[in-house]
Amino acid sequence: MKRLIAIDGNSLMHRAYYALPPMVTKDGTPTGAVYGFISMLLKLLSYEPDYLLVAFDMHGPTFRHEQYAEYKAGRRETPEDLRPQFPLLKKVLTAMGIAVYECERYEADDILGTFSRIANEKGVDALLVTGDRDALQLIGEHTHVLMTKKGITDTVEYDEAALTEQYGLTPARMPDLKGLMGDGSDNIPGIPGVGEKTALKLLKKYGSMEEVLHHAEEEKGALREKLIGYADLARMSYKLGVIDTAAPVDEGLEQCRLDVSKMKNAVPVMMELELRSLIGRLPAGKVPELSREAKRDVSSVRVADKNGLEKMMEDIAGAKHIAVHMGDGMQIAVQPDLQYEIMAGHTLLDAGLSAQEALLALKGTLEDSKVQKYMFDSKRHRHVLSQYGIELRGVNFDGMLADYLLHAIHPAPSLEILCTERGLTPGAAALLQIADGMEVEMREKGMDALYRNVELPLAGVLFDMEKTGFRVDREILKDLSGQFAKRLADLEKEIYGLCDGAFNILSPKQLGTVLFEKLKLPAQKKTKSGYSTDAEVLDKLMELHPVVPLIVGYRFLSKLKSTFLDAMFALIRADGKIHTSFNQNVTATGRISSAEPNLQNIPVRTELGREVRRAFIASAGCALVGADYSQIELRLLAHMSGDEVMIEAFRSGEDIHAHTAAEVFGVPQDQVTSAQRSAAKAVNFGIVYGISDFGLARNIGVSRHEAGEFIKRYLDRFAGVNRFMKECVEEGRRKGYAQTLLGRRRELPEITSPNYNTRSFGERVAMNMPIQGTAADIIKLAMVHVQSALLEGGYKAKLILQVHDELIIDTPLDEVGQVKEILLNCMQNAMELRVPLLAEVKSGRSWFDTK
DNA sequence: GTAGTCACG
DNA sequence: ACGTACGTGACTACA
Repeated sequence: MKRLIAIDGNSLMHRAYYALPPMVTKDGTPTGAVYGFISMLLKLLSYEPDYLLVAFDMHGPTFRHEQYAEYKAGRRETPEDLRPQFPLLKKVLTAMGIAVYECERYEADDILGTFSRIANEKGVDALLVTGDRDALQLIGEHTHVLMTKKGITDTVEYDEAALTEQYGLTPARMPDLKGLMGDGSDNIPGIPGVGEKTALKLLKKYGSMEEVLHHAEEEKGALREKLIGYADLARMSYKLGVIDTAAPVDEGLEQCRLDVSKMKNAVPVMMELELRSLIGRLPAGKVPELSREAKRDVSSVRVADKNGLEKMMEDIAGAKHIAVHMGDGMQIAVQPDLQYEIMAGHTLLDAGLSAQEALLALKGTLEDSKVQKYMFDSKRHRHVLSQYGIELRGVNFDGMLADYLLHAIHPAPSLEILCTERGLTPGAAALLQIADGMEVEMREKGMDALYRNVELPLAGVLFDMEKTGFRVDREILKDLSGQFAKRLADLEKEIYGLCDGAFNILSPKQLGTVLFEKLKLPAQKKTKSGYSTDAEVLDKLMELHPVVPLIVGYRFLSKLKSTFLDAMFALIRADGKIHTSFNQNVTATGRISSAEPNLQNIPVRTELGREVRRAFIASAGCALVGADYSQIELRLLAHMSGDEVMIEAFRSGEDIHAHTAAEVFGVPQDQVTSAQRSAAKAVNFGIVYGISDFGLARNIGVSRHEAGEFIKRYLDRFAGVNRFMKECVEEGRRKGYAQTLLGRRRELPEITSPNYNTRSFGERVAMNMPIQGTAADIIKLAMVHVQSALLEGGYKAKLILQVHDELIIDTPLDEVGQVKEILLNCMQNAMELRVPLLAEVKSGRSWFDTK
């Protein structure tokens, strides 16, 4: 069934005006309401309407109201900085090719009513978008009303059932309700003293307003007098509330047919109004639309013998760009509608052509930096090619990274999926079809520099790091593992003794049964499937039974042994090194992650755990040079919020946690106790995470109330931080995403959820992502700089690891001094901030020594 | 394959 | 009235 959306322009503009903070262009033109309106409109496109129109009220008395002088007089004046936004909005709408209606002497909701009638008569569903309850009377089987609640993005869709549920009235009786109770915002009187409750009660009893007035005598007391005395007023109010569905508009729908591909024609007008961020949301700018335009039928040419290979090479010769995709076999394309396929496996060998031969034929092209390469996951391709002695150069487009920047929370895991989502035939040719569109979209979103100067070169850096690997001392791992095995066996015996029987200590289920049923210890909290036995719970039971500390010790040793000794040992390759994989497209914030093994969570916080790091050593003739940023996230918070107090604290080089404690607890900094300092430290962390009193309370073990007081005093003292956090949430809600200083984005679908928890999560993420993500931007930038500085300086030192705020370089002994300096320089100067960006550098034989 | 737990920033 | 800190990966147990 086709669908019409009709929007009450006046109503939505008022909503948008009050819902959003004031926005102005450089020359002071107010645009906030226009922004909010268009944002809402773009959201409505998800309903995939076939027809769309926006209706406006006209100035002057309307036909419905002209006889009631007070009505017009009492209506609220349009605010001064909203009024000029109406012509601006109409200009944008017209440019977008959207139908705009206004009728002399009719209101916007009359136009909505008229079009919903016309639509229904033609078998088209209508959705009326407004904040005005009057429209509810228009609801029918094929007409729904989307009512804005708070703000503009928070909406409820009403159909007959929803209306009945809320008011107990049919749509046709809605004007009766208004006749009785009136409407303050529209200056419609109704019966004085009758509110919603009384009106609904009366309508339930008598059915309609006329019946209510007719039976007025049956009511008693003041209500009876009012119903009799104000009957005419009620009838007038009723008439004011009835929507006229016969406004003089053309009886067709074609003039409001929606053509989304024309919306991009509004780009110049929107640029003029500085509504940049909306431009990126125009449907024509979106990937699927663009790719549809660029979409081609692809012919495949199978390369199965030497003759075929020669032909392909002739075609490739002299090409300025080439797309290469290696999955199950290999695909090559130099045009968006033609690709060569080289099958994997026995077919090739049968035909007398091996993948190796094909690759070696391409070696010159692949290594030529002047031939631009289009790929999906260039890092993985570098690995494959390096097996054949090929060093990839000239990577110009990596679809995996582009897609990650455009959709951080659901990046496409493979080229096949990326293509399928867009209705394209998966393959190298598809890369040439999508590249332009994705690059345009990144440019529009201001991510071009981030992509080209950070993510794309970083893929090469990460490849080198993975290939170089981290040297590990087998003996140390084996030795520690042996020691731990013994201690675990001893602990196990003791635990069984104290618990009077054997069980699997690592099974949360069995452990729960032993602790809380057999030993009758008090259960603290539950999980979905039974008792919780996590560290927090065991900590509370520590004093209650001698077996508890043994269990904690057992868990700890077992974790160290299995994850950090034995698993690590198994991953040491023939070269005596561990080669982790860095994922560049998994985190929603922009961080990289490490897997197989994860080298970003090697123990450091406990003394015994830290011992594991003695096994991670420099390679022969080398030392490890390591540096980590000092408080990078808090420094970014100071910079991004512009909070003067915090900026000053960092500029004067103070201990930030002690300084925070002094501010929050109102004591001189030299009198801050260690307990106060650590509480302040937790508050600082909490602020970065998007604080809640509950979370802080749980973390530092004070009451929720106290935690709330800490937060209040903190936000009071650091007013700039308070303002910044609020802005992050506001902006997140308005734009639908959070962003970093370099323009990286994370979508925030949760922030408009009707569910409190989901929405709160979205708000915390809106506060955390800009900070965590900017820290990620910065260290990535530093990595690219370090890599090129080492290369240009002819050093043999190799970057081998990144742990979010820390970099490690395997460095020949004679380069240590210079490499330290390079590393520190690249890290500290990666970005200019309003506070110093400090890092600390150390060197040593093992990772244990660089902390 | 999911749940629970715990290592890191 | 709602029920919580942000971001990861890997192990073991168990259905």
